[in-house]
Amino acid sequence: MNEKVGMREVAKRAGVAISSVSRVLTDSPDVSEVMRNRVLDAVAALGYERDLLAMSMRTGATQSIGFVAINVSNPVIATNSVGAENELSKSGYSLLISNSQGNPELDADYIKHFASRRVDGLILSITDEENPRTLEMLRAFKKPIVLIDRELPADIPAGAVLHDHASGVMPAAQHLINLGHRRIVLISGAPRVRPSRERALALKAAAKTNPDVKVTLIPGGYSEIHGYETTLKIMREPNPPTAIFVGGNQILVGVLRALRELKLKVPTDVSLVTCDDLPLAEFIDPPLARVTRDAMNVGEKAAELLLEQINGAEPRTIILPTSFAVGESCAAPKK
Amino acid sequence: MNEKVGMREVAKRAGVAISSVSRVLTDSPDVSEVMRNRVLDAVAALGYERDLLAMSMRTGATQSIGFVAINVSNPVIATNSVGAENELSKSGYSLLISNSQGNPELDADYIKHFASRRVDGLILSITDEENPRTLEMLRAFKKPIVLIDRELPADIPAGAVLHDHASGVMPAAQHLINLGHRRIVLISGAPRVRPSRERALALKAAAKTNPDVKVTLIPGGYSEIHGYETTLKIMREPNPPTAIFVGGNQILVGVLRALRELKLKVPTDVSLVTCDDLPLAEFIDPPLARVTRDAMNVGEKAAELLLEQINGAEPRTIILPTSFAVGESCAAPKK
DNA sequence: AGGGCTTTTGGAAACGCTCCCAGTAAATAC
DNA sequence: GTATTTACTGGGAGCGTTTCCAAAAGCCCT
Repeated sequence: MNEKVGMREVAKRAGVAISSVSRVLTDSPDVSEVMRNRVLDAVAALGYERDLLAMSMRTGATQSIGFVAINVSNPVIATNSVGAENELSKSGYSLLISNSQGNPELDADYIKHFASRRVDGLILSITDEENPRTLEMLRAFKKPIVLIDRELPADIPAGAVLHDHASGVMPAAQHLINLGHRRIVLISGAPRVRPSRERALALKAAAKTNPDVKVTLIPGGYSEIHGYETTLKIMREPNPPTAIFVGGNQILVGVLRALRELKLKVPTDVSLVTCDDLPLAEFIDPPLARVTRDAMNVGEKAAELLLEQINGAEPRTIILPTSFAVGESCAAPKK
Repeated sequence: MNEKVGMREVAKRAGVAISSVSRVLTDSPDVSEVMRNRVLDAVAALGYERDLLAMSMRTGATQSIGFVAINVSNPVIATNSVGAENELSKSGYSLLISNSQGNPELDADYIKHFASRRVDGLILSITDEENPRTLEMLRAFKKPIVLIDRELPADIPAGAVLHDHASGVMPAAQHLINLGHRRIVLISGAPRVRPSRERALALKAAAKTNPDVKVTLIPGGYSEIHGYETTLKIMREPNPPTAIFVGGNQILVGVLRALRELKLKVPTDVSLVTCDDLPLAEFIDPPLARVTRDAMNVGEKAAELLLEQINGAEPRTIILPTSFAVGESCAAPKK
């Protein structure tokens, strides 16, 4: 095997100019059939592979996309990334991933880093929509951006795949209220991020239908520890909530751990609704009532929107529904 | 804001040669203090960012790593990737991900693609260790490779992070045998892949301690559907197993679904042990006995080994333990 | 047969950097 | 005071492509 075959070698072997090789390989319209065959033969004979890096260098397009995520090990985000990658790879794009792990500064660092790698676009599931450095980096990034359930100031042009959280949260809240719950706590995720905001809004809106219903919001972050500590705290207070609305799948694990520790039974002692599925959520005891969304689809749609923009289209926004799956984790509160 | 500031602009502004700017930015030892400051001032004033792409072009190193994975939406793999990314980003490396989704040909395609992107190294969690095209691509890839619980022919030099599956499977098997189980089925994942192989080996070895124990292997793939269909089939046969050893977390979901459909209770009707954790495995009913491994650590170690190799070290192999967590999903079989 | 087209091809300049090589200036040696 | 080193700096080639421009080749027409 030869070490490095480049266009030069191909050109020499085919007895043509380098530029002709390039023309053939880029499917330029003005090459003769003869030329095309000679070049392709030489390419095949030498096992030549086009160097993507040099291509990018010349054309300015790297055929790569950066995915800036709050945490790829969260199954929802991971599935988003898989959906995006599937879609992107069809068009020859590669996906670079990152993990900000709840640290907004890392969002900004990654955006900057991806920019200096000249990615052709960005898919964002960032940690904080208002972090000034993040916004600054995004403003400096002049290429297509698609948000996954995030919102940015209007001066940063970006497409978005959003969820209609109300469509899932409202029926869930109504379900709890109908069962007789009056004290509901929402243990919510990162404060400055669309899903947290929308879920809180929807829950509060649902609560408005009955003046006796009191909804308390406890924002923190998408983490086990937040769910764990909050649950311990609120369930030990004098007048604990009769229902907990869990604002994220990682939070859920903490909540369950705390409830187990407190020896509280679901739904006897407290009712539970959770947002964002986990693979086993349907099998836990009791099967959880949950507000879910199709993460794979979101990733695919985000990639589609991004490719659209790369091909010159204007940024678009897609809104996808969420849905509520009743589960046995909700029951009438004991008085 | 100016559009593109390159070294040229910086050099002009600082009144020095482009090569001097480069020297300062690459921390070359022979630059005077005066020069360093002039350049750095100009860099700061212009907000210049080094172009990683052009750098790579010149130096040959892209500071990027390809992660070829069977399926990044599997929480274990996702967590591997997060571990790797965390570690790599510390050294300025980026991680490119891919999803072969159980299709060995895609493994090969991705390796090829990453090679033409000139990634500096590869982390592999491939679908099939014996796929000829995969092996061919890997042989052609002359840069560092690290395997995550995979094995390759000896002529392909590669580091590896392996699991000692026996350390978790043996006690699990022993536990089942001690409880009195004699017919155990292992619903196993992709056939030509180390974890499947090792788990089967360990289980069979454990079974040898008692001549009455019969272990049946049913390989298939790491998928819900495999778990689902296999479970339906084996539990409907005349002499169904008294214990199922589930060889992967995605398989588990299928198994549970099938058992629910068959209205079989765990552990009354059948005992269950599962491999590879899922976030909620400890909360399902009953809490599952499981063989687990630390996925985050694996990813980090893989990245470390890779960086080591990139810096000139010889490929190394690390072996990490697995462990068995007893759960209430195992009980003595009803006779 | 020669002029004006169109199609196809070759040559060379970028893309933004790094790094080798010469060259200048300062410092040391004799 | 000249020769030799040492310490920096500037110029320019080159990484592997694409792409612009001009030259060549073919074609049609009068």
